[in-house]
Amino acid sequence: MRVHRDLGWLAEATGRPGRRARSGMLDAMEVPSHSRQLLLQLNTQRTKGFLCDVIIVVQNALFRAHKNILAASSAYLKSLVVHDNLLNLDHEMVSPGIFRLILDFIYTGRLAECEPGGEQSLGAVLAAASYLQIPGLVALCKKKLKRSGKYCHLRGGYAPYKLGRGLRATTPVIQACYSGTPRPVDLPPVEPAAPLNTQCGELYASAAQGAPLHPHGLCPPERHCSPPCGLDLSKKSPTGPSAQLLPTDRLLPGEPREPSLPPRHDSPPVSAGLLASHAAAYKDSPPGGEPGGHPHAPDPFRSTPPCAEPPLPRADGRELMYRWMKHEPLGPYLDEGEAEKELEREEKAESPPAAPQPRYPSVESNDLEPDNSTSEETGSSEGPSPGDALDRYCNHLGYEPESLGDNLYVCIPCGKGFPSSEQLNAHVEAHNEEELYHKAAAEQAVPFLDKGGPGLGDILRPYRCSSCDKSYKDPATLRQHEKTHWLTRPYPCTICGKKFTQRGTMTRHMRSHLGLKPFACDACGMRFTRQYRLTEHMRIHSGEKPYECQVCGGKFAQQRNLISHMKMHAAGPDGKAKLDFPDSVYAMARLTADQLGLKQEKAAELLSHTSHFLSDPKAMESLYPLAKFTAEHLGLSQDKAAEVLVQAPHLHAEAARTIERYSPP
DNA sequence: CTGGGGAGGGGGCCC
DNA sequence: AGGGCCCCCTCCCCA
Repeated sequence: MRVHRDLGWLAEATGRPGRRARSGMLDAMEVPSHSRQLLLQLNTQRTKGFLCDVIIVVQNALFRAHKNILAASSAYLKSLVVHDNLLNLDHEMVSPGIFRLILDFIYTGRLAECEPGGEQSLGAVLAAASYLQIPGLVALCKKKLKRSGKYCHLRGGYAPYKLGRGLRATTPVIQACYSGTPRPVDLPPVEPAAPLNTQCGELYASAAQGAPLHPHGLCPPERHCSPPCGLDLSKKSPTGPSAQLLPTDRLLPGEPREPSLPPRHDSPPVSAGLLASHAAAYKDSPPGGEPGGHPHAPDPFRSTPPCAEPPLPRADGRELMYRWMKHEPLGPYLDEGEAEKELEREEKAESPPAAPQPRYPSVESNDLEPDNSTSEETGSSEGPSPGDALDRYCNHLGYEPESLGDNLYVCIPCGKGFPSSEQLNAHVEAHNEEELYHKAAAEQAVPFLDKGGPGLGDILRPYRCSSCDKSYKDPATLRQHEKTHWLTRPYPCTICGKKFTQRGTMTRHMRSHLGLKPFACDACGMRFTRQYRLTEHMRIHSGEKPYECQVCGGKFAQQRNLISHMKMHAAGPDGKAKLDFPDSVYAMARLTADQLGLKQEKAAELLSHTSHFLSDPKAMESLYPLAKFTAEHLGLSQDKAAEVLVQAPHLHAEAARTIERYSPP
């Protein structure tokens, strides 16, 4: 369905003069298709994720878009994008499929045919457009509904369809993604959302269990979709059904629902967006917090931008819509009625139809190709030669950013400069890490032999970092470690931009953005982002307290709390160390800290456990009991314990025997 | 009010 | 890539 040939509503919303305001002079200077072409390019960029600077989370779906475009189209989104790169829309007000249609509309000015018959989804689009304050789309939907006789003016509302839960029952969108999830038998078959070849700025936070949301779940097989961005943040829970996604959308319009009950352990799957709220049900609600929602999530029942008005009470859907459309100032945006009139005018002016437009999305020869532009920009940022840059950077001494001109973002491994962090990140991703590693390995071909022969530690961990002398058992770990020395972290979070040295850390971080907590406690239903947290948590139920204070005998379920406890033992009133350790403890602590990457303070605390042992100089000479003690009582692995001990050169021989004795057969 | 313990959560990093 | 551990921060509860 074509709405505006010239996107007059967008021009109006952005404050640019519309068609009516144009003078003859301006007409003479105008390129008629400029706005359309511009939007076409923007939409092409969106579908490729190029320069997208905001992610919109709607239930399990992620949409990438451009802040400017959203802000120019929706007063509500405008109020959000100024504060956040991540928008979390309430999926009771707008479902993923409906938001996709709306996003397509924003970028194209066209609303796809929602479904055969169309009215139901059209009603949902209308409700969502009202929620998002997109007057042009509201007017369009109302017009269509009026034509089909489904719309009636009841306080400005849309009579036949309920908002909120009822709304979702009319939007067969994300449900289609639960292909692997059993569906209630009494539910009608789910139809895919309307086709439009523009839905591909989407990412999907897939289901937490088993059946990940198919990124093409919204797309019939015959429809062409760009490849999804493929961000799977799901984790499989070890605890079975409780970790599954709850298809809350499956609720029938009249089906009762318990809004605030904690999840049953045998409850059906919960959606990603609900995981946090379910987890929060087991915690004290934060003061004034939004239970379970993303901290930046908009209040689903607040129709205005934040700070505009107190939140609206949960009310009948029509009441909500009435207030969105009638009471809330739209600022520079078109009033709904005005937009409707504008729509009428546009339609009248539209006939006879203009020259046919290319079918959307049209990637024509003159289309700005994001990839090209990327490479173009990259190419333009060649800057200093890699060799030169490497010379300047490899020793961290000749670092002269100004000498790079505009290419201030330099890849440490290859020395190539880039004008922006985004381009540098893209470059770093593209690095052939294997090649880099082999290069580094070749440089370190003689790691320790020229340092007076290999020590025991060198044999155990032959791969040594050239930057910090840490050593590792395998090359992959060394390569991983070496990234910590890079000035640029290679794995940025696509949501907040924070950068990480390891991909796994980044994906784990992103799970926290999305509130995904795949690990559920069987006993209480508490959910966690990590298995390890669940393991720790389970000790609460089992009563197991494996960490014992060697000073007072206090037992703890979590090691960190033992460490915290030991600080209390070690600290005097002035905060300084209370225990009078022999010098050997501090010397050993220093070695421990160096070798194990612990802080010296922490190492001293660990070693303080052995103070009674170390106080005996003769015992100190006996490595075997010390190693045994260290391994058994300090929670160190034998490797680590051995590492500590082998630093005492006169004990090497005994350490070797210790390692041999403790090594698994 | 304060200190200590329990516990949730995020990041770093090694295996 | 995922698991596991360490470190840190933080909040809450309770004596």
